[in-house]
Amino acid sequence: MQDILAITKALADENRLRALMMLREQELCACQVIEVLGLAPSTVSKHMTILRQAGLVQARKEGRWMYYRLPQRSAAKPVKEALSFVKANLAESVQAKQDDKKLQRVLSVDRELLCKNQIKK
Amino acid sequence: MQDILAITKALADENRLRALMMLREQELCACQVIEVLGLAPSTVSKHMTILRQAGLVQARKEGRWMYYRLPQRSAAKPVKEALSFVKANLAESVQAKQDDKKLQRVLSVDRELLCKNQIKK
DNA sequence: TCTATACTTCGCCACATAACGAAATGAAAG
DNA sequence: CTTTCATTTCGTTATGTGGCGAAGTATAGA
Repeated sequence: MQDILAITKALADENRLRALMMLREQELCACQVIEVLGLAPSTVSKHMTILRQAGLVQARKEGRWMYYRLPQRSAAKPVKEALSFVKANLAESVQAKQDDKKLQRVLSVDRELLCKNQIKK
Repeated sequence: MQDILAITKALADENRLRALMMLREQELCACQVIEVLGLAPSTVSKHMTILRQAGLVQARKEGRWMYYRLPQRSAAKPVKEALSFVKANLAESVQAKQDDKKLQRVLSVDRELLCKNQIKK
């Protein structure tokens, strides 16, 4: 019960759903997620921790950068089902489409530049 | 997005997940849900309202009694998927099994007696 | 019509959660 | 080894949520 509840609680927030949708197609660096969601780095960090603890997201640290991705083959059944649910039902949402667009722009910017600009703001 | 969020938020509470599991096999009267969950009637009423607004539960009033059931044929796709997720992943949980047991006892009691006893407590 | 009763709504309280900025952490670069 | 900087942790605040009991609503029965 508690593992399922961790999943449903993790899904019960708009910004976390947006983050999961962004990770559909590719691994992303924290600063890229921060940029698209438009939230403070500390806030996004907390969201990603909640998603990770539910098993919905995996993370990998490379130097100063933290990369997030959806779990693949290895994921537990409830996790896979939850991610399928999210992907299937949000793909057509306005929010997901807007985020896709913004993400394309963000991905076209050099990552180091992106991070530095965030600091300045 | 908001409709999906209503669903995930509705699923993000242990007592609401328990209520959904109880409704798997049969329609139940409010007092029966109250009895198994062991919560105040007003609290259960609020939970059921949240489930109804997400479309996860349907209700029908018959005289003084309110009956709840899961939506069938008519349910929207996300609702069906969410309910499948819950059923598939909680069927084996300790909590669901305990609730099943308690529910069998509750169902064997005359409903009017059950309600009256709740008032007295 | 009056009472009993099944449920809901309201008002309140305690606690959880999301948000931010500041400070801490840790890895790379100078 | 000091600085830079991407990210996390911490402390705080505002808002949301779950819980209860009391009062309200609506229906059945006397």
